[in-house]
Amino acid sequence: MALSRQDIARAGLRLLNDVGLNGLTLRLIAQELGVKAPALYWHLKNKQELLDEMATQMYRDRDDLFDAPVKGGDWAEDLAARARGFRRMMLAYRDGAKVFAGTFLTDIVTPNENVYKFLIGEGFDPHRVGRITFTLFTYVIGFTIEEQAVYPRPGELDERYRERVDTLAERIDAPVLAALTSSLPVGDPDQQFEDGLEIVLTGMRAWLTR
Amino acid sequence: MALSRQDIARAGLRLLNDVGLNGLTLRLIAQELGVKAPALYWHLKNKQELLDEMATQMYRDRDDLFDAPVKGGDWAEDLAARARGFRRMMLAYRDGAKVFAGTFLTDIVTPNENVYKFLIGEGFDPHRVGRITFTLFTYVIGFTIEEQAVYPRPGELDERYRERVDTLAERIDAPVLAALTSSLPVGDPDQQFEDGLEIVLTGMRAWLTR
DNA sequence: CCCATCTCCTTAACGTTGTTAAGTGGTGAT
DNA sequence: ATCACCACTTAACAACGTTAAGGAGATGGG
Repeated sequence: MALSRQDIARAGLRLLNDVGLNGLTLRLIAQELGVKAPALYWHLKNKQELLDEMATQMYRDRDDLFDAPVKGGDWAEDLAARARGFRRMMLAYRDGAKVFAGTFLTDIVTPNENVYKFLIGEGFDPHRVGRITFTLFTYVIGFTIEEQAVYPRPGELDERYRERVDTLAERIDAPVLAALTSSLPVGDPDQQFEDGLEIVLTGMRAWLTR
Repeated sequence: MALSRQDIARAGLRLLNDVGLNGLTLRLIAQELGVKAPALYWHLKNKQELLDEMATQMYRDRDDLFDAPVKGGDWAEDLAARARGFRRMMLAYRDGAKVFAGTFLTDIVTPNENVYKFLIGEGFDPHRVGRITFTLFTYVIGFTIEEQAVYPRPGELDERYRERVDTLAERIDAPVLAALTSSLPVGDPDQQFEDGLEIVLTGMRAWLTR
């Protein structure tokens, strides 16, 4: 049976956790698929197209993100749930946020179409609806990129951050140091994400209903 | 005169606008410095260290980000100004946000030390101070990464986005389409950034003073 | 003044990478 | 039986990051 773009993308995602983005080569993916590297060029124009396809596939596999919000529910809480799912999606793969950030999704427009419809149906200004979702989206991307920089794999803290915080502890007063460590996702990333999420959501509520 | 790490980093940044992150090779940087590629390994352990140094240098060149907030001023507006400066810093280089995101700053701890001191001096909880600055920081990173994906160079829109929006225009109702285009930084990125900034700042004020 | 040492760079080379060119076997239609 | 098309292979390329070995020039102690 012939390969499909989705087969290739899935193989890439499967390997990502083992080798990371830097170690992900076309030859390795080809091997995983029982095929030689140039075969991939029958299906893809170049490696960038593979990365685009991988990002798209990440999205496709999380079909909960495409669901329509439940009528009568709290729309902000619905958006929060999507933001959590979006972060989980990226965290599921090593360098997931880097793969995702700035890639061009090949055939998915946006998983948010149903969200837009719902919020517009609630009477909100379409323009503002777009803005708040983009703001939320960028927050999650930014957070997760930094998170995965500090924790290349879940639970595995990059040593350099620990060392640096230790070095700083000698030079800086305790309160400033507390602020500083709270400004890296080093302690409790989940809680840190929730705090930022609450901040953004609060601003969104105010800005949307204004 | 012998090279320094900063010379190399600056040469890298200078070339970035011409060739982009993918085109940035050690041989090219060496050539720019009138030197052969292996010479760089006297100063750097590997290419990642070069990228770290470049990100650090970007920061160093924007010394306004290190200033202490003016006493008696509006701290939120001060943070907003820093956020704008931070975005400008990354926009000043092609792929600037990608270079910056997730790299390990070599010798700069944080340009925010003075901000922490100030806000703590104002009586805010150090822990919460750290959280709000990190949230703001991640928003700016996420936004700028997406912005530079859509506009690889300032003002130069990646064609694919325009095509996609055109395709969608045929399928989707006007209001939903309006939300969708407002959820990409395609129209007026500066204004879009300001909107998101306002959203985050509003949430920050509420969350910090709570 | 000389020799040794250290600094900073060069030349040469290695294995790997993304990518292209050309060819090959199999399948299905005419 | 032949043709054409699909989906791959084999072979090769230039370019990349990186390492090993060596060499010119300054520095400094005896």
